Amino acid sequence: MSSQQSTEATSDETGAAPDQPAHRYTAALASRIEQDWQDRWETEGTFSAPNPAGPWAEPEKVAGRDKLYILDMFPYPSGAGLHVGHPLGYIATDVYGRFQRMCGYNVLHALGYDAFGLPAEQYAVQTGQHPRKTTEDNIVTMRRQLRRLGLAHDARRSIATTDPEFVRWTQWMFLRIWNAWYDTDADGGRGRARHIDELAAQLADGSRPLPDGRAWADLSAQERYDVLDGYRLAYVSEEPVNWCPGLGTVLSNEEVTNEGRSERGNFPVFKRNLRQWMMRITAYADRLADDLDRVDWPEPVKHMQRNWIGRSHGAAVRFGIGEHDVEVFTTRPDTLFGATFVVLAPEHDLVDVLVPAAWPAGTKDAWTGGHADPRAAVDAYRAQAAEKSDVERQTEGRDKTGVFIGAFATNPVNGARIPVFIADYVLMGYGTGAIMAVPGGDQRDWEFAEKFDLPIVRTVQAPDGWQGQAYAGEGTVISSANDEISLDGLGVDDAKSRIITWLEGKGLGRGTVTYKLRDWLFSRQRYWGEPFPVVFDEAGRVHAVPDEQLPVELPEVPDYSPRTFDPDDADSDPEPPLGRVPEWVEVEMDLGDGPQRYRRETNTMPNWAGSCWYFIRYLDPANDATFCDPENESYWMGPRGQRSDGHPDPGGVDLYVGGVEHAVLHLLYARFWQKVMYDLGLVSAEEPFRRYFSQGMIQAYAYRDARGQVVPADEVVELEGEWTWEGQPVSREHAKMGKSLKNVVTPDDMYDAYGADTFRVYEMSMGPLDVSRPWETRAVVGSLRFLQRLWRNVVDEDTGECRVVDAAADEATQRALHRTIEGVRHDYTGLRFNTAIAKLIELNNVVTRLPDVPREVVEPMVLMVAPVAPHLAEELWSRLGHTGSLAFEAFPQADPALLVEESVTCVVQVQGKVRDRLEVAPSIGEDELRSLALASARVVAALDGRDVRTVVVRAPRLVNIVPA
RNA sequence: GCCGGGUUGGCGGAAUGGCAGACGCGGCGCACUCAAAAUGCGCUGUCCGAGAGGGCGUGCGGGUUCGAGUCCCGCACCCGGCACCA
Repeated sequence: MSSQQSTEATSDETGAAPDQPAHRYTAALASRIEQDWQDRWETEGTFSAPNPAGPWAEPEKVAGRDKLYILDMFPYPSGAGLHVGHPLGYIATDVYGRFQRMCGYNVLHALGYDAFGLPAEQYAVQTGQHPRKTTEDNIVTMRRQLRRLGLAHDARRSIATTDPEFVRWTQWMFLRIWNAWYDTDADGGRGRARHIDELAAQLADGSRPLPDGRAWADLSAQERYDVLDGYRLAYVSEEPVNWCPGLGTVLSNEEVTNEGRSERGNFPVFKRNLRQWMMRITAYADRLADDLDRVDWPEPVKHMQRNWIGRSHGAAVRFGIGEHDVEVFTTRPDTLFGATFVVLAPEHDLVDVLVPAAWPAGTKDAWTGGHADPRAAVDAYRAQAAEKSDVERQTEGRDKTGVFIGAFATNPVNGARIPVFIADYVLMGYGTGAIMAVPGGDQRDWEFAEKFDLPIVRTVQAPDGWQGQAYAGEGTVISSANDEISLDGLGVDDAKSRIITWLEGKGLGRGTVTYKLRDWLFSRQRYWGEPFPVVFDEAGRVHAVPDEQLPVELPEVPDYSPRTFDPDDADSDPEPPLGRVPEWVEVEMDLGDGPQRYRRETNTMPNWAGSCWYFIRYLDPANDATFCDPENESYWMGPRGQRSDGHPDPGGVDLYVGGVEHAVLHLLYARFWQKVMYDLGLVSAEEPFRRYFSQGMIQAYAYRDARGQVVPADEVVELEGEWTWEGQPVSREHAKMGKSLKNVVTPDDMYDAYGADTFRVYEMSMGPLDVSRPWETRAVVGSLRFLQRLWRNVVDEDTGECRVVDAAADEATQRALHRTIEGVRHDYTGLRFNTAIAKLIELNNVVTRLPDVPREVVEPMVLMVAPVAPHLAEELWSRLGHTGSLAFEAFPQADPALLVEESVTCVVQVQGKVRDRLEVAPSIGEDELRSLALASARVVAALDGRDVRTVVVRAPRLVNIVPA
C-alpha cells in the first residue's frame, strides 16, 4: 500500500485534509459510517433469518414469503489471513442476497469454516502449538476481517467443522453410511441405499441369494460379517497408494516427482496396497451422472463431472491363456478382429500365475527386456512401474515401455495366438486392468506395436487421405469376419452391438458399462481430522461406537507427526499420530455382549467429510437432538415441483458460489453424501446444490529481478513501459497472490485506504464474476470517486446538509432512471454485477449534471446501490429522512411507459460497412426505412453508381444494402 | 497426456449474429485557483489527412453468412482440475 498511502494517510489521521470540505466522503468517513452500521445491524439482528421450527422459529416472519438459501464455499482458516482474492465470492453472494431480500425473499446467508486440514497440523509439527489453538486463532482473525466487509450474514449460524458438536454429527452420518448398502434393484432398477439390517433380513429369509449359493443359516458369524461387509457403502479395503516411508505418510500423485520421489524431502515413494477406508461412490455413478440434468449448473462443470464419472458402454471379452482366462475390457468390441496382442497392468493378479519358467520358442529379443527368463523380466518391470505416478504412466507421447510375460492368449473371434505383455500404460484401476491391444484403432497400442514389432491390422476403413497412424473415428468395418459372423460393411455402432450379441451367445463375453469413477479413498494418516467413530474387535471386525458416545474426540498426542521409517523400507506400515497414543487406541467397551477390549481406528477422515454437509448444519446449528430439524431442512432445501425444463426439481441450496477448482471433487463428494442421506430418508433434497456458479480467481502480478528473485510487488514502478525495482529492470508474470511471491494485498489495506464499500464496488466492477483477472490497486480509486459523487449528490460537502429537492425530474432524467432500474434488476438477477455498476455510474453521472438533485431519482438510485455499497446507502437513506434500515425496502420497479424510446438510431450499411446513421421513430415500417436509407447521400456516394442487389432491413435498427 | 476454460485499446473490461471498445483506470487538454490538490467539462484503438473524411482493426490460418468479437474447422499460447493441498 506504500505508493497510495502518502496522500491517503494524512487525511486518515486528521479526519479530513486541512483544505478539504468537512463532509467529504473519504476513507475515514466511510470507515466511521461502516462500523456504525455494522454495529447497528448486529444489535438489531437485521440479518437473522427466521426458521420455521426450533429455537429460532419465527413463523410470522416465514409466512407469506418465498425463501432463498445462498451459500459460499466456506474458507479454510489459514494462518496467512485473507487477501483481496478471498472475499470476491462472498461479496457477490452478499450483493445477490441483499438484492433478493429487497425483492421480498426470506434470505438465509451464513459462513462457517472448513477448519480441519494439513496446514494447521504441519504448523503443529513445527511449533508444537495444538492445531485447535492455531485454528481458533485464525478463525478469530478471519471473522474480524470479514466483519468489516459488511456481509449480511446470520452470524448465529457460523460453525466450524472442528466444533465438537459438528464432528458429532459428521461421525453420526458416517455411521449411517457404514450401516447402509446399495440395493441396485430398488426404485425400478435405479437403485437406492438401504439399512444394512434389511440386507441381512433378505439374506436370512432367502429372498436374496448369497453370491456363492450357500444358505445364510450355514454361515459362521465371521462369514456373515464378511458378506455384509462386501455390501457396505463405507468399507475397509487394500488400495494402491503412494507410500513414502521416509515421511511416514501417503502422498498424492501431485506430491510425487517424475523420478518417483517425494517432493518434500526427496525420499523414495512406493506404490503399495495399504488398508484404507473407502466410500462406495461408484454405486451412485449412474445417478450422479443422470441427475446433472436436474440442476442449474454451468454446462462446462456438468461436462467435467460427466467426464470424471466417465460412463462408457463396451464389452468384457474373455481371452483364453492356456487353461486360464483373462477378461479384458474394451469400449470398441467391434475392433476385436484387429486385436494382435494383450496387455495387462503390471499389478494384475493373473501375471504371477501365467509366467512360465522359460521364454517360449520364437520370443523376440526386443520383448524380453534383456532378461534371461520371464520371471526376472516381470519382476524388474514391476519395480520400475511402481515408481511412477498414474498421470505419468498415461502421458501420451512418452516412450512406451513393457515386457512380454512369456504367455500367449487366443483371440476368441479368429483363434489367433497373440502374445501377452505387461505395460504401465494399462492401469489396474480402470476396467479390468487388462486390454486387448488393437494397434490399428488405438494410438497407444500403435506406438507399443511399432516399438515391439507387433502386427497391425486395420478393421475400420480410414477416410481418404488419412495421414495418421491409428484410426479411432467413424467408418466402415473391414477385415472382420469368421465362419460364423461378419462385421464387414457395417458402421462402428452396428458392429459393436452385433459382436456383443455374438459374444454373449457363445459365452465369450458380455456387454458392460464401466466408469472411470473409482471408489472414494476416505482415510488419511493425519491427526487434524475427524476420528472414525468405530472400534475393531480382536478378530478385526468393525463395530460402531454407540451414537450416545459421539463425538469421538481427538486425544492429546505427544507428537503431531507420523512415525517415519528407513526411506527404503518399502514394507513398513504407516503409523499415524493417533497410533502413538496407546491409552486412546486401546479401549474397553460394552457393545452389548459384555465389556471387551477394542482398538480404535487411528486414521482420520479427509477434509472433504465436513464440507459434504456443512450447509445442512447452517439451517439448524443449535439443534442438539439431531443434525437438523426436518422441518427446517425441507423449508430451506426441499424440492419444489417441476423445473422449467420438465425435470423434477431435486431441491438443494438455491445458489452456491465458489471456485471452479472445486468443480469436480468437492461437488461430486457432496452430491454423493447428499444422495445417501436422501436415500436413508434423512433429508428431503436429492441434490445439495440446485444452482451453482463458479467464480473466477483474482490473480496478481509478481515481479522478478534479473537473477529470478521475487521482489516486493508494491515497490515496483512503471517507467516508460518498463517495470523497475530500485532502478533495476524486472520481469512481470501472472501469478496467484501469496506471501512467497511478495504480492499480497489484504482487505485491511483496502479498508484503511478506501473503506469497505469502495472495496466491494471495485471487486464487483472488475469484470464478470466467473472470469479470473489480475488485481490492480491503482484502479480502486475509480470506485471511490463514484461513491464520492453519489454522496455529493445527496449531501452538501461543506455543510453536511441534505441537498435533495422535491421538485419533479425532467422527462429525459426519468427515462434514464427507469432504463437503469430495468437494466440493474436484470443484471443483479443474472449475477452480472460489473455491468449493473456501470449502469449505476452512468445514471449518477446524469444526476451530477443536473442543476438540482430530485428526490424521485436519487432515492431509487440509493436503493439500487444498496446491495453493492450497503453502508453508504444506509447512511444516505437516513440522511434522506428515513428511519430504520433499508435492507427490507422494496427494490425499485421500472415504469414500462418510461422504457419506450422516443427515437432510435438506425445504422445504414453498404456491404456490411456503416455508411450513415438515421434518427427514426421506433415504429417505422420496413418499406419507409428502406426508402430513407436508399435516399441517403452517403449511401449513394458509397454505392458509386453500382446497382443494388439486395436490401436487408431490420427495422428500426439496421439496413444493409448489398450492391450487385 | 487427459478433461474444462480463456485470448478485444497502454490496463481491467462492454457488446440477444447487426454502430467494436459501454463503464472504470491511466494519459492529454480546458475551467476553477496566486498555485497545487480536489472538483467539473472535453478528448483519448491505430494509420493516412490541415479538415471533411478514408484505410486497417477483437491471438493465428481457413470457412459459413447480406453481415462474424460472437457460429463451424484447424493451430498457437495462457489458466484451472487430474482423486492424500483445500
